[in-house]
Order: sequence, then structure tokens, then C-alpha cells
Amino acid sequence: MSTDTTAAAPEAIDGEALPFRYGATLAAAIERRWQDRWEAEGTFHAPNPTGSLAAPDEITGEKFYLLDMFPYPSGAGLHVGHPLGFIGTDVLGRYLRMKGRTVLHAMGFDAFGLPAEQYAVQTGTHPRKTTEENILRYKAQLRQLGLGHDDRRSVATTDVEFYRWTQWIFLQIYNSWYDPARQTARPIAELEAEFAQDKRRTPDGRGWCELTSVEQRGVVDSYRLAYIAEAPVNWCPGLGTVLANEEVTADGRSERGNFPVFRRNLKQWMMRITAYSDRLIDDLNRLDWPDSVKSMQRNWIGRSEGAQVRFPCGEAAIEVFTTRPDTLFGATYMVLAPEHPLVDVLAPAEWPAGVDARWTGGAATPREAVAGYREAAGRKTDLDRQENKDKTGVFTGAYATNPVDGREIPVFVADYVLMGYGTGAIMAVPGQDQRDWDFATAFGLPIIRTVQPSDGFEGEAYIGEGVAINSANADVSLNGLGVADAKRVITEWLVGRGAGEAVVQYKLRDWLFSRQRYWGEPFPIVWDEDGMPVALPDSHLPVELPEIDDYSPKTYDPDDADTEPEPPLSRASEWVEVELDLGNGPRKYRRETNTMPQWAGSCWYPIRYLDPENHERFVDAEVEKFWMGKDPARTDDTGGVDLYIGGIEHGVLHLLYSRFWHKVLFDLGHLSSDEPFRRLFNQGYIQAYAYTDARGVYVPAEEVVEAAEGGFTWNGQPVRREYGKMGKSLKNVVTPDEMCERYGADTFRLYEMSTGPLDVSRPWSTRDVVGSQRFLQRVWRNLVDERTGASRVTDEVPDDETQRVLHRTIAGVHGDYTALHYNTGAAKLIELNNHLTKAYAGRGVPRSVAEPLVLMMAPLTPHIAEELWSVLGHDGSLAHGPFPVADEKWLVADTVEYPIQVNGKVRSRVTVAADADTDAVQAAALADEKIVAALEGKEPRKLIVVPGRLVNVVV
RNA sequence: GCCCCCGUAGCCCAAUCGGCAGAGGCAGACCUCUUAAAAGGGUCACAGUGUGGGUUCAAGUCCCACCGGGGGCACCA
Repeated sequence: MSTDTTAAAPEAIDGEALPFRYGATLAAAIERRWQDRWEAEGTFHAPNPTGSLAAPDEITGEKFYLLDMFPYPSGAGLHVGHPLGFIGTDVLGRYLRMKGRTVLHAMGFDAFGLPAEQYAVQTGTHPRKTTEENILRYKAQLRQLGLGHDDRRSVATTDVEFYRWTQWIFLQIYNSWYDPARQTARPIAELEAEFAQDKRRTPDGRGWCELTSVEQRGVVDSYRLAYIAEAPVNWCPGLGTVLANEEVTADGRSERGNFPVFRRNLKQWMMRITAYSDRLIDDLNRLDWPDSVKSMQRNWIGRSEGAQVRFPCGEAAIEVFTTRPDTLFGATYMVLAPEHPLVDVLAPAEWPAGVDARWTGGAATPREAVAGYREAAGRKTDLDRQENKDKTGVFTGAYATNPVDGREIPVFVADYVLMGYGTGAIMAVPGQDQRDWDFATAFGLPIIRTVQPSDGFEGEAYIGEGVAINSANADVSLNGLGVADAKRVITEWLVGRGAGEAVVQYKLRDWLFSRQRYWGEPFPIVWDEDGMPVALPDSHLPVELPEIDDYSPKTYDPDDADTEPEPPLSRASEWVEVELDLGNGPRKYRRETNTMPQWAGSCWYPIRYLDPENHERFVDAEVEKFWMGKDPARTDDTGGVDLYIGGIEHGVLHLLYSRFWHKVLFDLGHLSSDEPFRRLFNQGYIQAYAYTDARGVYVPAEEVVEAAEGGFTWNGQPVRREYGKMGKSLKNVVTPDEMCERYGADTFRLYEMSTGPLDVSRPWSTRDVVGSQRFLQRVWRNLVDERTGASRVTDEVPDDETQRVLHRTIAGVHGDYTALHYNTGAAKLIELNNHLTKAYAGRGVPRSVAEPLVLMMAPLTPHIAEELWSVLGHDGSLAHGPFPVADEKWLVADTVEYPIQVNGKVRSRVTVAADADTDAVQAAALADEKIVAALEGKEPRKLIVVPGRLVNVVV
């Protein structure tokens, strides 16, 4: 390779006298040249073991799969906060590559999504056009940062070749069912075979052959992992689409757009993620993830163990779920959710004699009371229900029988019980549940304590640990047992009586998977003349999005709950109505007109990076095993990406969905890893100050100055400072483009990595960037003649002190890079350079120190390091090493200075040989005259010698 | 209300198993190079670790309570 690597003479901006001073101009020339060269030489191409990207000879060292959460290419472009994680991963990737590891690092785009579609609706521009322009802009912005990505592996979820495989994965899921006995997904054909051979009973007990083919298909469809269900979903008229639970905020609004969301029963595609609840929760223990994300997922899945108990009630029985079956003897009433189907059935025509006036809601009959209450509850939004925690309800007029003691207890309807959790009915135990206590107090219901509160307990409901009391019948007694034992005993008793069983409940619901949008993956599904869904065979993939004129779903008044979703694709009638031969002759079908949610593509993109050009499979099995396979050297390894870095905002949605898909594909034998991300790391955010004037209007943050007496001013007028996001409307956006122009990419990278450890959020401060620039300039000046651009290094043998500083730096930098503590790594490099500046002022730095310094800088500031490396006479790139190795002999000092403490206060210091043993150190300490004086002849009570650290004399 | 994380110099951040509170940067003061300018060179100062207790020979680090900031969950039975 004959690329010219001498420093180009820059335009005279840095001054005639010093044409080779390192500044923005010179940096720009160096950076552009090295970026071109890396691209031309394919420096960051990662070798696959086989397939189109195969280069088995280039595989050296252990592989490492490094991954960033890929960005959505928005029209606004990147601001300086976005690349923080990207630079962080790049530094690690470059370091590991220099150490000889085979590193895969690529960057793609999560390119389906609402903004491009909304822009299309407004302007008529095809979302593909907007999306592709934005991707090009992002790529240019990322390229100028010098990120070492394998550009051959850059995929976008909107690429037809990509979403063809998203559709293929959907079909894999659709064509599977979950076998709870084997705890695994299995092909649907195996289920059909079980039915056909009568090894499995049909839901209504008829023989398989007695069912019509449509009935048979209906039965099979009800087992699929992707299925159609008429279910209560989150309908958002303002957006014209339904949303997943995860996309709705706690106050019942859409995460995007903040529109009201209503619960509606609609037919939608669902994914049976609940089948994986246990594995998703249990396998968290096998992952190297932050505790915060693990606990968020545990919380979201919400597993609770308890018992399902039946309370007889007239002809019917009310089923309740409880985590506290030990408190059954304290159940003094029951509550049904307003939507509970038994509410209508139970209410008798007349109130029982002597009914408490508080219970009737003023109604003449129970049916009237219940109907009125139900209607009122139905009008309340979820938000109203949550905000108003005063307990309301009415008596149904019916009584149920407590199965443990035969007591008749009243049944209420109240909206503090939710239909969506458990069975939608509870047994109320006011003695041990504060909500029930509040209700019981309001309605004059009895309270029985069945757990002995701890001494001095002064609260109302007691939820703590304690022994059971008041809990015995003729058959069984819990009295004296602790909570756990009592639960076990009573559950066994219930099971024995056929009154209940031990069950596990989850908060997790199935994943609503269809959206009424244009810019998403079409489903590979058609509907036949029987109105049944039919999966398209693989040979019909991809199902491409049709061209249409109007990209918008029908949207409505955001508050109008009584509207129906109407997807934009439903208007593409030529595309929707098709005649296909799916193996039984040409027939007419209607295409599914919903599209997949944005999460679909992000569920599996890391897998496609591995083998982006494979047209036969979504990934080659050997390639997947190489990059993501389980490591037999680790116990119970999950396999997966070696390090995944991204923001914590994806803690539940993306990370839960992709784990689910990954596990299905693993179960079906398509993947060898059973988790997608072995290690997860949440980077912090770059935040920014914004300033408002007296009217509360944002002023350009760039132009605000700090007043001498404190406070801030803009154009002389005082402004108020606030801290938070960077955004156009806040007038505080700083872009990487600006930083590259003013300082160069290396300075920008170094600045972002220096301001703190990667997981810490920190404020952006443009004026601090100059510090990083100065460091690079000083290194440059130490090694390069600013007048001629020639090397200044010498062949001098460095002095011992310099050797020690160098090797201490090498040892430290290894640890810092590995731990993603780039701020301390950078500090050590600055320290080393500061030492060189002093020690070799005016005469050039020894080559044996200069070279390791340059190599160690390379992960953080790759362009200037490459340039210096070539100025020092090396032809090739340093991207693949070597990386300096510390020499032990320079890590140990000859002598150690020990501080001597008397009673914990430093009184003196002694210097002893580094290999002096404890006794010698002790002797030296006690012989020190200041210590002798401090002791005043007293005998030390205790002597602590911490080797290499200090001596403490206790008197 | 419950759970998790974080409080070190004017600011961003270091500090290994508990072992001398300071590595680095910004801003500041002073000196200096330069015709001049500063993104030139150099020197210096600045906190006892949010507050109050405790454990220890020794606490920024461990324990308890409180205060402040950030995040998650929230009538989940």
C-alpha cells in the first residue's frame, strides 16, 4: 500500500511559522486521510469462519462481538450526546483489536418508525426516501468520528432483504406452539400430529375427525405463538393505531404523542411471550447485566406465587388468586372487579333483609346497584381509577362461603380490584392488607387478624412476618406457624379438599404485535375465503410494502373511544386482493393489512450483522455459533453478544422482546445461543444546560455568559438556567459536526471519554473541550517538529524514572480500558506526556517511550495515533496492534516511603527498601526521631504495618 | 407509598481488599514566550468527602437514621 502518510502542509491558518502545529486544520486533513485509508484497506472488516465474508486465516485470538443499540435515523441528525456510547464501544473494540482479538463491530439502523411516516403524511414524500436520506446523513456523521465499524455489515430494518427475514422469523413463531411439559417451543406440525393421533384432547372433547377442517384450524391456531385474538387492547384514536402495554404510560396515554388511550376489545395479532415468563425471569440470573435492568424486567414480568381458591357462591364459585393463602381465616368479604362476568349472575332481585345502608349505593335492588356502579366504573379512565384511591363499591346482594370455615361472607363489586390481574376477584383480608382495611373501614366490615403483629405495631393492616392466630377449623390449624409454613399447610389442605391449588401468576401480558401503520413490515399472512389466516410459504417472501398514495391510518378525535382502527394498507386494494396458489390450486385471498411494530426488526438485527449477505438463511449456523455460541469454558453460559451498550430506556421493551424471539429461535434449533446479550452495559447520557429569559423563552445557550457575581446573562439580561436534555426547542444543541470542525474528531472523542466513566451522565461543556485539544497538541509537539513535520524522537535510552512512569501507565491503561474507565486511562496518558514534557524539554523524546505512548492513545484518538505512528517510520496501520505490555521490573520501586501514623494521624515518613519485611519497616518506624518524640517514651499498645502502604502506631 | 442508584475543590471527575483525600481536565491567580493574539510555555492556590450517629488502630469506602438529586414500579391481591 503506497498511501502517502506524511503530514500534509495545512493552509496557513495555524501561522506561517508553525505549519505543522496540531490544530483543527491539521487534524481535519489527518482524519480524512486515515478514514479513507481504513475504508480502502478494509481495516475493520471482521472475518467470518465461512460464507461470503469468510476469511478464516484472519481469525486471531479470541473473538469478541461488540454491539451498540442501533439508532433510529431521525431527520434532526446527531447531537453530541448520541455518539457517547458509540465512541465508548469503539475505544474498547480498537483496544481489543490491537491486543490481537478478532472483533466484530458494526452499525445498522432501526429505520421503520413513526417520524418518517408522519413526515410522509404531511409532505407526500415516500418514507423510504426520507429514511434513506437520513441514513446517509447518519453514516456521514458517524464516519467522521472515526468509528471502526465493518461497513459491509451495516443493515437497516427497512431493507427488503432484511425484512424478508423478519417475516421469515414471524413465520417461525407463527408455525410454533409452546409445550409446557417440555418447556420449549415446538413446530406446530407436531401438535397437529398429536391431535390427529388422538394423543391430545380437543377443547370440547370431540374426536379430532369429528371437527370440520375450519374447526381443526381454529383449535391449532389457538396454540400458536403468534395468534389472532379478540382482546382488550390499547386503542389510541389520536394516533389511529393500537399500542402495546409497554407503549402506554402509567397515566393511560401514548408514549408517543401523549394521546389518550382506551381499552377496547379488538381483533389483533398477539405474540405469546407469556409462555416464556419463567424462562425470561429465571435466565436473568445467568446474564451479566446491570441490576437495575434485571429488576425492571423482573418487575415487569411480575411473577408471584400463591394459591387459587374457590369460594362457593350459590350455584357458582368465585375463583380468587392470593399470595397469602395463610390469611384465609381472616377473609371477611370478597370483591369482584366491575367487569367480572359473575357480577350479573350473582346479584339477586332483592336486597337481603337488614342490609347495611352503606352497602347499597342508594339503589333499590342489587341489580340496579351493580349496574349503576359498573357504568360509573366504565366511564372512569385508568387514570381516574389510579388517582382516586378512596375505596368505592357496592354489595352484590350475594354471599359466598369461606372454604376454610364455612362462614358466609358478602360479595362486593369494587373498582380497586382489576379485571386484568389474577382472576379479577379477591378474597379481602383487611387484617393483613391495607387496601382491604380501607374498604372494610369505609363499609363497616369485620376485621380479623390472623397474623400476630410484632410488638409495638401501631399500624392498621399488618403485612409483616409473624405467627398465625385465629386460624383453625376442625380439620386443620395454622396457629403458631410462620407465614411460609402456614401457606404451605393451608395450600395442601385446600388441594386435598379440591378447594384450590398452588398457582403462579404473572403481570406480563401477551405482546400486542399489530399496528395500523404503513411504514412497518407487512405480515406474511393472507386470509382465505373461510376467514382463516394462512401463512405464506417461505417461497413467497418477501412480502413487499405496496406503493400507496396516502400513508396515514385513519385518525380520529383523540378522545373518541368509539372508533375503529383502519390501517393504510387496507386501502391498497390491488395489493390486498390476491389470487395465489398455495399448494391447493389458485384461490382468492386477502392480505393482512396490519404491519409489525417497530420492535420487530430490533429483536434480531444483531444476528443479521453476523451474516448480512446470506440469501439462503437468516444466518449461517456456523457463523452464529462462532460469534454468539455458548462458551464451554464458562459455567451455564447463555452465549450471545459479548458486550451490548445502550441506554437504560430500553430496559424492558426492546430487551425483553428480543430475548423472547431469541429463545424461540433457540428452541426451534435455529440458534445455538439461548440469550441474545450475554453482557449489557448502560451508558450515561450527555445532558446540557438550557437558559430562559424573563418571559420564559429559551435563548441560545451558546451565547450565555456566566456573570462575575454568579448567575447567568444573555445579551446583558439575566437568564435562568435549567439542566436536562439537548434539543432544538431548548436552543442548546451542539453537534459532532461542529466539534469536528472546531477541534477535530480525535479531540471530540477524547473529550467525551475524559469527562467521566461511561456509565455516568454528565453535562456537556463546550469550553472544556480545549483541554483535550491541548493534550493532543502537546503530544504532537513532543514527537513532531512543528516547523517541518519531521519526527523529533531520539534513540536515547530513557532514564529509570521515565521507565517507571511508562510501565505504570501501560499497566494502568490496560485495566482502565478493559473496565471502560476511559477517563482514568486518558488521565494516565496525560500524566505520562506531562512527564515527558518535563524530562525531555527541548530535546525530543526517546523512541522507546514515544511508540508505546502513541499505541496507547490509538483507541481513544485513532487518527492522530496512526499519523504519529507513520511519522515514527511505520508503514502499516496500528489498528491491529501491537499494544504495549508492561515490564514487571519497572512496576516495582526500589524504595518505598511509608507514612508513619500515631493514633491514625501522620506524624512522620520513613523510606525503606521495597523488599523490606514487616519487622524492618516496624523497626525503621520506631527508630524515627519524630515518632520517638511523639511517643514520649510510652510503649506502643499496638503496631499495624500495612505492607507497601503505611505504619500506624497505637498508644 | 415501595424498590434501585448517586452526593468528593467554583465545575466535570480520581482515590485497589477500609490504609497519606488528588490522577487528569475546565475555570481562577501569578510568571513567561510572542510584533500581537491564544487553542503557546510554566508556577500556584483551592475540598476533608451532603448531615448526624456507629463499627475500627484507621472510614470517601462498611452499618444505621436523615437531607438532597436521578431512575423504575405503583390499588398486581
